[in-house]
Amino acid sequence: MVLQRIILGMLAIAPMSGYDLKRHFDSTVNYFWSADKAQVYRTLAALVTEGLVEVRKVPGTAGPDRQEHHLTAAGRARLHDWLVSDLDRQPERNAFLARVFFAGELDSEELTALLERQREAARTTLATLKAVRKSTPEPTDRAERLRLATLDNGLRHARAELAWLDALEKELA
Amino acid sequence: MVLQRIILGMLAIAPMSGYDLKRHFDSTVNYFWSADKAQVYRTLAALVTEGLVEVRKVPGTAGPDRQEHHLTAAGRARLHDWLVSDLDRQPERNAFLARVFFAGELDSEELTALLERQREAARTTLATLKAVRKSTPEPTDRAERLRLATLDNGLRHARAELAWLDALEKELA
DNA sequence: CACCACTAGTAGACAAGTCACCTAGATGCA
DNA sequence: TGCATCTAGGTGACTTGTCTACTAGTGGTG
Repeated sequence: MVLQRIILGMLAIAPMSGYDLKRHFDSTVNYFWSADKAQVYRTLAALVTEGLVEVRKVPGTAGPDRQEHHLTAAGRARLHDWLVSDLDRQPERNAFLARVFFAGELDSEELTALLERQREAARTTLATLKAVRKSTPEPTDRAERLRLATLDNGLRHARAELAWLDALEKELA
Repeated sequence: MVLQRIILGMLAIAPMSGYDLKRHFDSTVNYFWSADKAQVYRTLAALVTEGLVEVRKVPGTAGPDRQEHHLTAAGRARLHDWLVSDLDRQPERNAFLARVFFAGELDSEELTALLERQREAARTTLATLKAVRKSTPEPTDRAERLRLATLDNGLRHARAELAWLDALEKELA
């Protein structure tokens, strides 16, 4: 599945421990993928038994020993296969839109509150992404430009969401 | 979880069989939620044991008997609770952005092909949503306006995706 | 009349993801 | 010295979601 490929991708950028990976899932790639700790470690184990990843024990700098995971040639090939394969069409899942779809059950104040909470969420996303982009150094190669581009994608969708909320509230007024 | 609430919401609009629900998941609400047949039937069963939904056997018009599921008062209350509760913050999951993030592994042609496939997908979504909106009659009350608004949300995001692709391709050129 | 498509519902196995809990080393601080 | 916190790596139980296959009634077509 996708999580496996993402882990291969992260290890292609740099060797990492499960702990490192988890931190990346909670920060850098968080706006397009997240993963539970347990799942990360189990997926890593599966990748090792598949021979796509190799482990090297290294002494911990501040704490216990780390199990540094390195991508093997087979792992890099598998990553490439995924990148050029047909798009994984994942089912659209938007719980907020589901609420709006059934929001006829709500009175005006409740509806306004619902939309307002979504506006807040979108504003927060927008602010977070803007902050991340500002703190990111100018990209020097294509790989970095592409990673930055995923941020811009998030920004555009956040703005689209806010614009939609504006239009909807105007329409309902 | 969310699927339960969505089913409650659909039954609030009209009583339905599991089969009807599945068809709705494959058509009307498909652009923001989907569900497996097995999951629909099992969730319905759980809702019945919870007393949120009642079953009435009705003779099938064209085929076997149907089990028409009706929302109970408790079910409607549960639906309302969900609609006014804090937003279910679901983890962002975008497999395509994940690919772009790691697309430094690709050569120029492969990258172009990846972006082109996404453009195709976005264009298809846009066309589908436009078609649905055209075939939908003008909303007469607020509930209908809200259901239509979820379509507009999809349209805006599809357009945002296309605009982002344009900008990215220009930047990479 | 055999077959197919559509309607309607069910069961089992499995994959993916979440939650709670656990061990253990290193560091800092009260 | 005790305790909290961060680093590091797990395990087990559970929920959610997917895939495959099955029964069975109805209606149409070759």
